[in-house]
Amino acid sequence: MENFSEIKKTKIFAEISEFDMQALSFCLKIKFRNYNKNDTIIAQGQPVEDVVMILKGGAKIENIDSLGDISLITKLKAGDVFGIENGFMGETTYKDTLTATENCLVMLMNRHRLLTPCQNKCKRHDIVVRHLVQMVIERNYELTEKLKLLSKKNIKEKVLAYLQAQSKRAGSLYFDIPYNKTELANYLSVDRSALSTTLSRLREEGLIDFDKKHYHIKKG
Amino acid sequence: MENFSEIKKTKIFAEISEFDMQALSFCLKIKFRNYNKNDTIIAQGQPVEDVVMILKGGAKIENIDSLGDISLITKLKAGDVFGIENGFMGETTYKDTLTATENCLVMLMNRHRLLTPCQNKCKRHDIVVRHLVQMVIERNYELTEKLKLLSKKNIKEKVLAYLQAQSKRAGSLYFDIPYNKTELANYLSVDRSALSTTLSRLREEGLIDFDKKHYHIKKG
DNA sequence: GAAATTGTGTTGTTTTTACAACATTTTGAG
DNA sequence: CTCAAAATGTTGTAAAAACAACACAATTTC
Repeated sequence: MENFSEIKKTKIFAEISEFDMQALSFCLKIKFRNYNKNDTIIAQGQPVEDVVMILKGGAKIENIDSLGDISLITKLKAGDVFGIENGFMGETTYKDTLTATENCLVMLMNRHRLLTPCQNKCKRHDIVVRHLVQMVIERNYELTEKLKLLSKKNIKEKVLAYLQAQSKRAGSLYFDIPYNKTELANYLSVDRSALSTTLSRLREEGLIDFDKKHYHIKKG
Repeated sequence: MENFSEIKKTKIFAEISEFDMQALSFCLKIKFRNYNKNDTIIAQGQPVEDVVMILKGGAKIENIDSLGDISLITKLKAGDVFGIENGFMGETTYKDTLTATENCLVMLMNRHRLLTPCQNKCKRHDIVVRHLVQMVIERNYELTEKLKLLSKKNIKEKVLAYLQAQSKRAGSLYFDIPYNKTELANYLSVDRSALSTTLSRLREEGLIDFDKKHYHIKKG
């Protein structure tokens, strides 16, 4: 089957057989698309048709507000999905924009087919839905984490909280983050140069060290 | 059955019969608790045992960070739930605090029972889970909304975005919000007096009007 | 209904942030 | 490898927000 090797690599479909995937493909009206770097995969405001899963490459979710300000919601890598909330809620249009950050291959699953119980007794259908629900819950957790960051009083606390969370996730005081400085500023909703100043001061104070996307938290 | 009249009023259990509720009560190890205003219902850090549903009265979710700063996550009313994410994720402890904002009656549903498929062929079990999933998705949406608010560059934009969202939700330019000024400042993570000044200026400019928790957005 | 507590608006001061402009470094495409 | 584009760090300035202190209003409690 087309792209099956990539599909197998994702957490959701890791244990599916090619035969089952055939059935599922039909059942969920699965489609594949290739995009080049910087291509818009989903544009904000577009009618919701599918839930999108990244199979290969990477993408970013952004939101453009009524004033035209763009904010970086998060980055997605292979195995991540976009539009579950939109797909599961009764929403008619996508509320965010999905853009390829590198050449990528994506898989589209029909939202209506996901919602309605499968008539073909396709067992896998339920499993996919269950996995997607799990992803919504995880996403919920991430959103809550980010909310706590943005609730911090100043840039210093935001950055430290972010780095501590990343450090904890990596299980080490040495870790990489997925954002460069410009993107990090955007992600934390702060001015880039102010972030740069804050990072420099934190390094000066001996609290952290960093190079490119690599960071190190120094303990007291 | 104990408290059945209150249970019937919630969206999730609106159509359940007393007989089914009996079965479900056993199945989910349902317990009831009464709390007085300002009582702590769930303390942050406590081991996760149950998903909590407010049956009567109201409560607030707060988070206390490592610096001791308290931030108001949201307010809950009858029918709302607390701890779904915690219950569904593999988390061992609650990450937020739940406090009664008025005298209230709550219902506790055992997290393990929610997660494991019901052996008693209790049909309702699935329906409850499905409803809870729906609530997670809605919560997800709310979190995303709040994230967009907190991403705004200044207090004025935060307030206006918040009020517009509330107005939209109410379907009117005249509407009530659940927060007083102090709470709103906390919810938006801004200084109370700064918020007060901003609101006054917005009224001065003729953009909005307000009294207590009642607001009015003026067009053009 | 009186007293105590909590909420609100205002003001002035201090701190933090955004903004703008620039030199330098890094990245990436061809 | 070369050149253009993007990212980064720094600085000074202007704007915004936090903070603190206060008087007064509203609410709660007994």
